[in-house]
Amino acid sequence: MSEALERAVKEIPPKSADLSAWYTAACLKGELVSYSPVRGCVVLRPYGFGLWENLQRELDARFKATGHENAYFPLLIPESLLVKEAEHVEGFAPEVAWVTQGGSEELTERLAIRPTSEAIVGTMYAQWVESYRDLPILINQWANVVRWEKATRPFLRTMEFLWQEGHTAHASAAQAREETLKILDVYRDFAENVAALPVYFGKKSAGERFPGAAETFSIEALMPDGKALQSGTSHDLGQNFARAYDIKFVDADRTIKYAYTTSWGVSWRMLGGLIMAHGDDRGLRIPPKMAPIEAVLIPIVRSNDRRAVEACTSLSARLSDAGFRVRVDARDEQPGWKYSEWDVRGVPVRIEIGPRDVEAQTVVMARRDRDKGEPGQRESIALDDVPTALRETLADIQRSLYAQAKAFLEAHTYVTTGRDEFFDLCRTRAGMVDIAWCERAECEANVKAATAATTRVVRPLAEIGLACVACGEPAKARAYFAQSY
RNA sequence: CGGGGCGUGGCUCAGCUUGGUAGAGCGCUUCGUUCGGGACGAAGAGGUCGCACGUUCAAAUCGUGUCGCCCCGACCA
Repeated sequence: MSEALERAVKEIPPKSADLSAWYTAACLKGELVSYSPVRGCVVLRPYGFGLWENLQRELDARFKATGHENAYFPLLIPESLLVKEAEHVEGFAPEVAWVTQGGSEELTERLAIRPTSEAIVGTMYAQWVESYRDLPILINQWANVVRWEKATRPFLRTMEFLWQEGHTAHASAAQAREETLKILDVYRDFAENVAALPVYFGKKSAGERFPGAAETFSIEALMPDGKALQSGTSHDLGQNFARAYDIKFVDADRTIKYAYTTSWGVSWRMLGGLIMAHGDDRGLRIPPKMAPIEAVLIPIVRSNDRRAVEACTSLSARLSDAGFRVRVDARDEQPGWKYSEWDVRGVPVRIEIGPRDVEAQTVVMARRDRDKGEPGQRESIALDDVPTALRETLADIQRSLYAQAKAFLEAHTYVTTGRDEFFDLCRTRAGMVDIAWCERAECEANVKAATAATTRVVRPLAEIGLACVACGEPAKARAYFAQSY
């Protein structure tokens, strides 16, 4: 390795040595985000926003396909509205930012910058709903929210973040529960099939529940350091918010009822999960379906021969027409320099065209998911075959990244019946620890105090008569325990 | 919010102990030669040392405060 390359590579510390340092460097060097002058707030740069746009496109299509529409509600929420649901306000109080002044005037009522929008949405739904015929309301909003966080990291936890929040209202508990689970499955599908993140999914314990919810469900991914990342949540709010915000309707049986509402969200935190799960020592590895640039075309020119630039430009046009997201990198830099830079940025496929290729009507296609020198990492293919080969290669990279993450999740999931082993696994961040559990808040608190791990999701118990692995009381469910982000 | 670390050209850092008015490498600009895994030559530009106050004839350097970033913990959906 040349001296210059060694130096460049050191800009990103090895992922295995220090995941935190690697993660921050990968986000910054990959040009996804920049720190801003505002504490805890990052600038999402064009490449990072491209990732977000792909998340939006894929999720939005799934929301539309399940009958939802987009709308937009105000950023500012009057305090009097926010405080209507007691548990909700109590849960969010420590992290709400307030507007207390407009221009030079002190406000008579302070305005919360939304930490989430149940309050304002609920208030509006109360106005819109009169009859069971007005239900369900199925609305999603793409928005920013602010939560006054004490410690922040790009994507994983920022004071202001982008997300989508769905808010629905239904005429029956069954319909609300069905909606909650339907969205959970949309999230699972997106995480696994688009972000290439295998997840565990299920109900949250009472202690991990969204403030004010009747039941919370989530998808949980596993990061390389053995910590879980809650990547999407879907809440069955029961009638709690309908009561607080007075969302009532006359049902078919002519009685007045409170609606059943749900809310659900995925934020740019999912991008953090994708970055951490798939990246390697060279930097990012973006799953093709999420990649702002699926393939970068790099011409190799000679001072007396610039035909490669032409070849790249015309191939790029063909690929764009065929629906691929491609870019030509014709900057005046060494090819090797460009390879490294696009490696850092995680572009799934690189297409090199040099004078030899121009003569032979071929290209060299290199894939980011394999290491340098690994079989199939870099292959020469006929120019005419590029669209087909690219489509297949992208699909294969998508599969391969998912398979690697899936193998990691499975290798770091432990089913145990031994109390000591359970505590050790939790304490050492071994991964997802699957036990029969009593579902008692006190038990979860004890485990947390001893190991820093909490339940991630809880599923029904198949067998009967089991004891809780953590405390010995009768088990009522199976639960994955892990430390979490 | 507690413990620890760090803020010096765009980046990585040296200089601080023992105050004397700022350096290196990379990057950047221009021109030329190059180009199949981070090229080379020549000539240039760029920093009131995070910010504020204090001590001093004199502060990147000493003191206090403050803002921000990183790590660990607590808290957090």
